[in-house]
Amino acid sequence: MGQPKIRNMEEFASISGISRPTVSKYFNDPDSVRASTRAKIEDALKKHAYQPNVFAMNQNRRTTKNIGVVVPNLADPFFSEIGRRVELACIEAGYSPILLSSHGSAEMERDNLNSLRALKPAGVLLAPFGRMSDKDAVRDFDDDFPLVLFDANMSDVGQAFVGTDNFQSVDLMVEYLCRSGEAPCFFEMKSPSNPNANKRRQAYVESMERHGHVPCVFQVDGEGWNFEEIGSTEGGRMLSSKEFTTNTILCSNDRLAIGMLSAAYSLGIQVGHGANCDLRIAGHDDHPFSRFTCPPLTTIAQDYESIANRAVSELFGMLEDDERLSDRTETTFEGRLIMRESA
Amino acid sequence: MGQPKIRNMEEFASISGISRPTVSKYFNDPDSVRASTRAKIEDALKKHAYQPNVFAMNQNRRTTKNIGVVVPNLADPFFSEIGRRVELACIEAGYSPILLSSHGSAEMERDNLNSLRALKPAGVLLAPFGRMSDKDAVRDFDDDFPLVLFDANMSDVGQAFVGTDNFQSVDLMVEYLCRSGEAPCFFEMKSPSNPNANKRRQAYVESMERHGHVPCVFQVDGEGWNFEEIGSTEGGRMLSSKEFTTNTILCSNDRLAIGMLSAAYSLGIQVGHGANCDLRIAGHDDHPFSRFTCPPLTTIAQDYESIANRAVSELFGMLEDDERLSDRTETTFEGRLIMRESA
DNA sequence: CCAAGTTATTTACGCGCGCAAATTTTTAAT
DNA sequence: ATTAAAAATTTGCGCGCGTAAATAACTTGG
Repeated sequence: MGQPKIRNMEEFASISGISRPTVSKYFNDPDSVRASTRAKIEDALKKHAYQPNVFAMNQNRRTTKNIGVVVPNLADPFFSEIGRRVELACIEAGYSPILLSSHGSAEMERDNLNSLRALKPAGVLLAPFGRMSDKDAVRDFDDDFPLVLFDANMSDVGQAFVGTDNFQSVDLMVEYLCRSGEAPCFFEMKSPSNPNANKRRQAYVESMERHGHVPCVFQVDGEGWNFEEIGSTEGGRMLSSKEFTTNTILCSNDRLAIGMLSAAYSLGIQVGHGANCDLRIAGHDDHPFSRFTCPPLTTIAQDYESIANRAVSELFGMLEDDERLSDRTETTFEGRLIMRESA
Repeated sequence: MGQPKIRNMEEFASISGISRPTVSKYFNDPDSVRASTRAKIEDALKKHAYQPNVFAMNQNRRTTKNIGVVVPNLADPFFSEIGRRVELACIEAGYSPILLSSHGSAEMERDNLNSLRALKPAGVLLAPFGRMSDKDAVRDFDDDFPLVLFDANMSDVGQAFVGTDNFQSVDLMVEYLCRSGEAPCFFEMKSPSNPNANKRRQAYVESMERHGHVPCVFQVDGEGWNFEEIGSTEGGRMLSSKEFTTNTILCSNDRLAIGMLSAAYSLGIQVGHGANCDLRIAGHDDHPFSRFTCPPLTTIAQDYESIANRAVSELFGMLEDDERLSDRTETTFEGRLIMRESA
């Protein structure tokens, strides 16, 4: 790191003994220049630690190296975890991820997409709200930028979707529960905006029928993202009034289950698969906290790593192919059954 | 929104009947132009929905409207929550926050600060790791940009610090615990990198002595950010071998407490302040999940809102005053005691 | 050693705006 | 109405780089 700081690419080019346009080419793709000149540039780089001005770079580029990553709510550990992995995968590929949370609001999802426009992103990875999303806004965005959806699907939007195979994962759970005790009922919010919730209910129903049981779905009121709260108050209410028809409850997601476990505890209901237990509760997602609930929660682990990596590679695939010749692809990964004490 | 899209400020200026430099001035500060011309511009804005090119704007500006927000780990709900509030406060003030998580790694904290340099931020809000932080890197950054620390303090770094008054909050908890049962011992990790942890221990010791009790600190091994895991395994080990000298444990933070609650549950230890309870456990931070632990966790609520708002206003204060004439300020907010069932 | 192909350089232009100084217009005060 | 102050405009320059076309230098194989 030499003291005399380089002010612009012109200066750096003359120092490294290479012309400026060639240096420019190098920064856009190091492999696009001859090995000997690449060495020269990198030598100079070690001595002077120059890096091109981001703003000037992006001003005249058709497309930048920015990748937008939009998730519904970073306060939800699921999204903070998958967001993290997506971020790292982008950095690894030489891109600049910009992680935006919509903070649980579909309007902010739309705002986030609009702000991203100003950054001329090379592409965007979006975990949409689903039904709540401003579909027109998402579709418009899809028209203007390479877009890959993950976690939640929206029909005919985005060049690809990557998520979890809810039918496989729920079936796995239903089969386990049926095999090890009473057949489960299904507990969820009344009007889930998340498409995964709908798929999970549907998967539950089909799986139950396939196993020769009568499906039984309980839906409770509740708005917003306070799933634990809803699971606790509504689930608790139903527990105390003994509305559940079986001793086994499959919750649509872990956060509902966590709330319900809390309610069961305060009601003195013994939860677990043990002999002296009254109730079994299972969830879905392998929330980071599900290991530490009382009792620890039996659940389905989504394959975060694969989902994140595939979503990123799908996006980069279409960036290289330039044209959108390929059809829309949908990729789902299997969930793993995580057996703990709660069911 | 007229169909003929505006390509640049020149075009937009001629349409609105105002000169380009004036329009430029408007976008930098709408209040800096006459009301009549402001009206003209905003009329034209409604019809044509032009917005200036971000990259061109920032290229020649001495300082941009970007605000860097760096937190140690977005996977920790505390930081995702306070990060969210800081973000919103910045947007409200007309700035563009850029939220970066260091994913639990001090190297990435340094990398994040370095990437921020390229964005010429008007200022940066940093929740540092503390002891683990690359102090030189932070200090260098402090020399080059307006910097406000929050959550964790570092001596003589940043123009301001905003956080929680651990001495007040811990004293509040110690007093409550002493008043309502046995005096607490203190449970924490052996080498906490977070400066708050050290203050809390110190505050515990002082508070105990003030109340005429002998302080008793238990420190356990453990690295990284898996606090629940550490609380569960190490805390559980100590519980089962009956190493604790009192029936009341004050954990350095909620995440440790959550882990310990999980361990206590699996050991069949009845936690709570009730008559038939064996153990009281208290935490600190009012983690979003502490309401749903079994039993619900008695803890200290940090004043997220005030901390976030003050941190932002401290930063904007120094942005306006231009020069750093004012001395370094340290602001702490009081914690609130949240009494639940665990203690 | 020469021709063909590849890679680098030169040249030249423009992106969209910030910014400063000089000039004009508007507003406020006397 | 006159004058001073404030606001807007004009003029003009430059930021740091992308990009394209023409040219020059270099590689490779026969």
